[in-house]
Amino acid sequence: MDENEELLTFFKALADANRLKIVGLLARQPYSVEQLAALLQVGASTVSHHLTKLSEAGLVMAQAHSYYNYYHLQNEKIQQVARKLLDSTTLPALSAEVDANAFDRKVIANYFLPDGTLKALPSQQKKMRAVLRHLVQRFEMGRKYPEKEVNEMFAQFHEDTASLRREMVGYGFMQREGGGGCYWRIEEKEER
Amino acid sequence: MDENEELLTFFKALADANRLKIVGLLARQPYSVEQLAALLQVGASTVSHHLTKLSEAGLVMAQAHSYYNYYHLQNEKIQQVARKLLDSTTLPALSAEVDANAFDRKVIANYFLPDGTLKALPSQQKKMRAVLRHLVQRFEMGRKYPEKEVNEMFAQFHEDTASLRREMVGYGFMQREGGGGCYWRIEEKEER
DNA sequence: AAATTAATTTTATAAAAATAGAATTAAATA
DNA sequence: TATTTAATTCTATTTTTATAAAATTAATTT
Repeated sequence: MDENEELLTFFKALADANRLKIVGLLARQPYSVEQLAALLQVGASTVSHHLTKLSEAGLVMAQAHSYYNYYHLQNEKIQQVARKLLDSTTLPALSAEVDANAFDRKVIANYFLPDGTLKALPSQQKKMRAVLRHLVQRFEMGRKYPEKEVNEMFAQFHEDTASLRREMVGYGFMQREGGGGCYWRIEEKEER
Repeated sequence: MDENEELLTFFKALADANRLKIVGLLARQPYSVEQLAALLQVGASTVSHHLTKLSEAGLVMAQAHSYYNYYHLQNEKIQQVARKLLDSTTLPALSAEVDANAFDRKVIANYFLPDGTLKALPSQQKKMRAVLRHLVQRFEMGRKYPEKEVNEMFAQFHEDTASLRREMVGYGFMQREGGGGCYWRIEEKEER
């Protein structure tokens, strides 16, 4: 079970009113299934089901005693997760599996025609940024391109090459030198 | 929203894989609904629904920006709950509504003076019931008590022995026989 | 003003989870 | 050994929740 799954299991285990009550009761003392069922006014099989979920999350442990099963709260587990939530690296890690480029792909699919040309220049910033990020990959890092060459590259995608040149610089994907000078690609500064 | 309900809302808000991912993403930077939908590969209306749940739990906040809604993570809320989980009084409190005797104990603590006598007879039924339940334990089950003996017992606690006798019968803790006859304790019919 | 866009709300459906009765298992005692 | 008891597992049902399409709202741009 990976980290995220573990947290999800933990939250799911506690995301039920009766299970929260069970945790509350077990925080005071151990109880048998039968006792819990009487206290919560639900069936024993239902309590058993809840205890299974809590158990899978590591929140309770059963201790057999003749044919009773006394359940104990695993307080350490709760504290462990609470401390994890206070750790600033935990939450950002939850997004690790998310495909960071999904948004860009969607924008690109929307703005490029099947023949590979640009339908239009996006008016919205975050979409323009996605398009520029895509186009700028045609330029090698660390090489200078004369304006003429830049124009020829952009002309393959859209007639308004002047705007593309300007936006590339404006959004911080490229830099330019001098008046009619040359352009070069630079590292994108985080922002998205 | 009481304490328990608040915790339940919190756990329910985080008990979903996509919502955990949203929290993870927002822990890095704010995102619009549209961006989150693209990143998670689900519909915008679905994301909106998730954000409503997170919002109700106080975990995110929207910041309108033209017609975009940028959602921000409310990290303080998460930390606040995490700290609450580390507090040893939080979990036992979750069972407050359940513990059938907690109410009785509180009433008894309120109505009995340190010397063991009754401050007054409660006017509210459920408080009276708790007091009577406590007092009736002085009588053995299955034994008959003449009225004189009953009075002497009650007089230790309160001068109004007549009311106590009457209520014991009225609430179904005891039964009486004949005119000036005798009393005996009976099983309390579940009600609490 | 008309058209576009993002977000939400509404509505409907599909999926997941809670519940309890019945059947089963395991342990205790008569 | 047979019976009782507590717990679990199985099965069926109800309730809750996630999902998205369609309709609506609100703000922007043309």
